[in-house]
Amino acid sequence: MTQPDFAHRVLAWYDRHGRTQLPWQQDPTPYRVWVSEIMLQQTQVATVIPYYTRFMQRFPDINALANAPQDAVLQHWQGLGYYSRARNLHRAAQTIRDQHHGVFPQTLAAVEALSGIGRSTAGAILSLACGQAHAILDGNVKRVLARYHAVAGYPGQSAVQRQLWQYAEQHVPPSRNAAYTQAMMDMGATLCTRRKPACLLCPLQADCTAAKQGNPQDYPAPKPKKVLPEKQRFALVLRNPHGEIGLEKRPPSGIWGGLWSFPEYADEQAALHALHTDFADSPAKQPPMLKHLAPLSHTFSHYRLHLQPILVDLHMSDTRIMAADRWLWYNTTQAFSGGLSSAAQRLLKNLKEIT
DNA sequence: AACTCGGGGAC
DNA sequence: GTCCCAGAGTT
Repeated sequence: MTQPDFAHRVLAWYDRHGRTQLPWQQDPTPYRVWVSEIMLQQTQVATVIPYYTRFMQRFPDINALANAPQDAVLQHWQGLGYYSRARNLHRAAQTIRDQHHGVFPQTLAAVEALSGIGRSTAGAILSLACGQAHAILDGNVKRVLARYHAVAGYPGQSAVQRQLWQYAEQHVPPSRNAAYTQAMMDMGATLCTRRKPACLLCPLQADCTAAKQGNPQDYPAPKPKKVLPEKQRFALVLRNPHGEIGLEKRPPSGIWGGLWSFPEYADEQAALHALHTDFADSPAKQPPMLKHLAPLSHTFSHYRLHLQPILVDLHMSDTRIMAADRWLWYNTTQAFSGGLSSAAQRLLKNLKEIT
């Protein structure tokens, strides 16, 4: 589809289905559009409307906002969250008062220079309020474009972001830009929704790559799970001549708090040191038998644990294992009465299989 | 309980 | 440049 066709279809859809009754669309001055855009960055339209109405009553123009105490501004933001945006809004109003004679600037660069306004919000304000031909790239537009062009990858990645901006610029029509900008946001909000997009009602459906592939819901790619930190730990699996296994009660807080598990160490050296000092008698005369067992991996919400178990066959059961409430010898032929860490459960199971 | 949203700030 | 965060709503 040629460039004008894309915008023409979007505009034709807007003329029939676009939103025209939103409060900031009545008398869309840069100030009114600006405030709405900042509120809409964090909150959906239905929630924003009452806040917007109250805000505009209290701060009807840039100077009213600039001259208000910050407390009053924050008070009118109470419940919207992201209070730094209210502070930025307030600061930008003062910048406009002090550096632009109280008149909202009309160039993209000057608007972008204001606190809390980036490339997309600047484009939106100048498009919606002034009819200038700028692209925007908010969450709604990202979704529409990522699907239409089947842009793979998470939009947080700079390369993906760059590609989306390029498409956004490419489709910008030379005229009716305000309607086009509003239409793209409306399409993203009402048709091209994150889940269950209404492709059958979409004016772009016939040429939308993702729709043609049948997988619009796969775009844009979700934020990648952050790579969890990996922790390597060593555990002593102590076995006495009766075949009983030494278990340690973990501290009440932290991972597996209060559960029984194998004594665990940051590295092998610490494990062996503990073995000699805490558990084995006369290591020099009769060193215990050591054997590395298959390592275990366990994923927690905030890290991945790789546990290297070291099986230790002690020559005597009377080790220096002390403090009965924190230590015990477990007879593995019996059911264990108490909480076992998942690591201990798996290790005991593995142990049964190899013996 | 996980995911989302544009811009700012730390690095 | 890149990563992480804010915070309430939505799913």
